[in-house]
Amino acid sequence: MSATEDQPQDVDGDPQTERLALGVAARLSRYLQVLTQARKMGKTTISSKELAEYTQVNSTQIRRDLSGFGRFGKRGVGYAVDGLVEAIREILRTAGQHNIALFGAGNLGTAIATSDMFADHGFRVVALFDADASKVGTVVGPHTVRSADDLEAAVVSDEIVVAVLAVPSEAAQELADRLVAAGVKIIFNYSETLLQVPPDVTAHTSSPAIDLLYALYFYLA
Amino acid sequence: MSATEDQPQDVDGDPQTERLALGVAARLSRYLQVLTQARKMGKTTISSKELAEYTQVNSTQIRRDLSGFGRFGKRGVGYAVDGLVEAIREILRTAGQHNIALFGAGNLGTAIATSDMFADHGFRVVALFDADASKVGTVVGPHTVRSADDLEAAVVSDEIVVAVLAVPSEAAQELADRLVAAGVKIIFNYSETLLQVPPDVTAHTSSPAIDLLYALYFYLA
DNA sequence: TAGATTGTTAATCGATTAACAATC
DNA sequence: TAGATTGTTAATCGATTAACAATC
Repeated sequence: MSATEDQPQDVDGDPQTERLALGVAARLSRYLQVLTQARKMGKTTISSKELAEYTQVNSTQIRRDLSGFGRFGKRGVGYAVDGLVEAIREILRTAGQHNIALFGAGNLGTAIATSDMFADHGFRVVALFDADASKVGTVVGPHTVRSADDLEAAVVSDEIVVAVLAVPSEAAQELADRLVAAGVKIIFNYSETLLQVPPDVTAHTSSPAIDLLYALYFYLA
Repeated sequence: MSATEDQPQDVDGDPQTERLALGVAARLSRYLQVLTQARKMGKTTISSKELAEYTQVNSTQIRRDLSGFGRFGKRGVGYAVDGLVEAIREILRTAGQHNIALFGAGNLGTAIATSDMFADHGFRVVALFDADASKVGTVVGPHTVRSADDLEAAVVSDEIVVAVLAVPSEAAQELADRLVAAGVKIIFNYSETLLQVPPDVTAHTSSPAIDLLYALYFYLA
């Protein structure tokens, strides 16, 4: 499956058939993060100026990004929070439920399994695995820990799209290989290992230290 | 402290006095992430092509980014991993130790406190706080949990630059306010709350679900 | 030497922003 | 109506990339 060749020809004015530029997709995701929180805080309306303050994105840029897909705002008022959340989900084509398999029932895995941070965005942890036999069968939040041996069967039966790895560095690559073989396309890696995956699989290695370094630069400079 | 006005005038060819563009600083940080892991795996030399595979950044871009600051590579060979790590640290002016205060001794806080993910990049967790009196005094990894009441004193005496929040959403904003008042300039927030901080403080709210959504888009589209 | 890879140019492409008419 | 904010244009600015000579 070649990501570039399979695309239909660019059709101006029909964003449904076009793949968003990296930057646009990244910014729309950020807007969604802020909008979701704003909604929780009871806000029903938000202006591009307010969005700009929270996202560090220029307000013109925000209006421009949105107006490429429709007329979502009301002049003099702003954007309806609920409506904009739905609109962006449509644009990103990520409305609906997406199932996650979580690997590792240690401190980090437990923190993830018992948090609701994914739920707000349509993700659901449907299976929690651990390689340690003594942990298999124990209960962590709403989950009963399963053996990592069951991984291949679970990916198919639970329609798993995303795998989240909260395992020791040494275990990450082998797990990634098995997940790729089983058909998982997105791997979110919380270990430090740089994963090697085929081009059609996305592996994201989280690195809070690097994010901090980046923030630190702008403080020190 | 105005971030824009205080800058010296641009002096071409003297990057020491210039603030890096956002994109350059972000990419240099990514290179550092890969280089650090490459070094751990025993690699002594790396080409721009290899770096490109791991960072998803075009190899020409990488050479261009680096050559703006010096002649770090050897034609026909590549870059010395050790040398490049040091060079980038110099460019980012983030060499040396930076002290972190960690808040929250729950599952996430414990995971962070017992991991060495920060150590590789010169960060050191020097204090672990929790608001729960029953946790104060208990030992978590190399740390004894301290009362959050001690925060202000610790920021000064431990020379804390960065605060990492692994606390419930409800507690995040109040903690942030106290940290700002105490002089902390960078807050790394693992709760879902959007923090309100003054312009001279950087607040980064981690959102794995949003990162996943972004990755999902490019898989679905 | 032959092969590989850097450093750098020059051209292109897309992102960013100020400004303002439209309109709620 | 008066004030506010969107949607959109037009101009600028910076990021990206192909290509290749220099050189290890």
